[in-house]
Amino acid sequence: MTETLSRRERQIMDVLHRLGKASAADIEAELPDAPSYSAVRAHLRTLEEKGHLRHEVEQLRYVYFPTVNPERARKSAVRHLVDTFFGGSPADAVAALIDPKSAKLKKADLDRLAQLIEEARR
Amino acid sequence: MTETLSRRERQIMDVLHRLGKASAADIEAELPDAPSYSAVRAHLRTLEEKGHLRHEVEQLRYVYFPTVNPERARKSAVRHLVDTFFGGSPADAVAALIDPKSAKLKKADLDRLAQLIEEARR
DNA sequence: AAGCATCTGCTAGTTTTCTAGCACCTGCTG
DNA sequence: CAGCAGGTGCTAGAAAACTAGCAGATGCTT
Repeated sequence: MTETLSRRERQIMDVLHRLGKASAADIEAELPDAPSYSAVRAHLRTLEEKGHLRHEVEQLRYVYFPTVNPERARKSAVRHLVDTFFGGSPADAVAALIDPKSAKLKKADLDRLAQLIEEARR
Repeated sequence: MTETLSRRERQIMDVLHRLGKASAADIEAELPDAPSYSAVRAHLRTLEEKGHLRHEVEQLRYVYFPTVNPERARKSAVRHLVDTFFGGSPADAVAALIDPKSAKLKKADLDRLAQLIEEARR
């Protein structure tokens, strides 16, 4: 599996991670600066060749989804973000996420998080 | 400022965000699959042209750093991650970060976070 | 069956990214 | 001062990414 993705390929994989699975048309619709349908299909094919995604036939069309375990991909992305922007400190990242100035967390969310932290303390 | 970065350019910007500032040699050393020094310099020049970074002369060499406010860049990266991998829910992202199975947060960290959440509740 | 809509495989061409290496400059050292 | 070490600007070429559009298949409608 080739490690490095091009800009477009990265975008496509992001969409796929967001949606879970999607057809070529779905992906085209989600892409930031929409390229041609044809181009999207070509990228999907090379991504499949590289092993980043695969497809199944679903009602006559191809539906694509990432090969890697979603949780695994998530972890890797999180780690990269934490390393790049938070000096490797997950705690700092959390602090930024719950900062009332940026994200508005609902009371229910805060309750839940408080409880999770409580559990982690043991 | 051109929005889309190439793979290498993205890598370089990531290194720069991580280090704060760096010389061309520093960056080359940090880059995953080290390209030539010359190539790195060329990328730095185009990135500067595009407005993503600038340089100052420091003891005879160029030292580069991102133009955008670090905090701003961080926020944008966090939002993107949350959108792609956590369905737009910061709370879910936090939950993943404090999950004892992945990150090992120190007691002091947990205390601090508990307090932040407490404050956010009001 | 013929026409239409929608999908896929593929190929060829353009554009962008990526790279190496040359020419030049500056400070340092023998 | 001659030579070296380490820095920069620049250019041309290779490599990769990106794209358009054709040909063929399939199902649906008239």
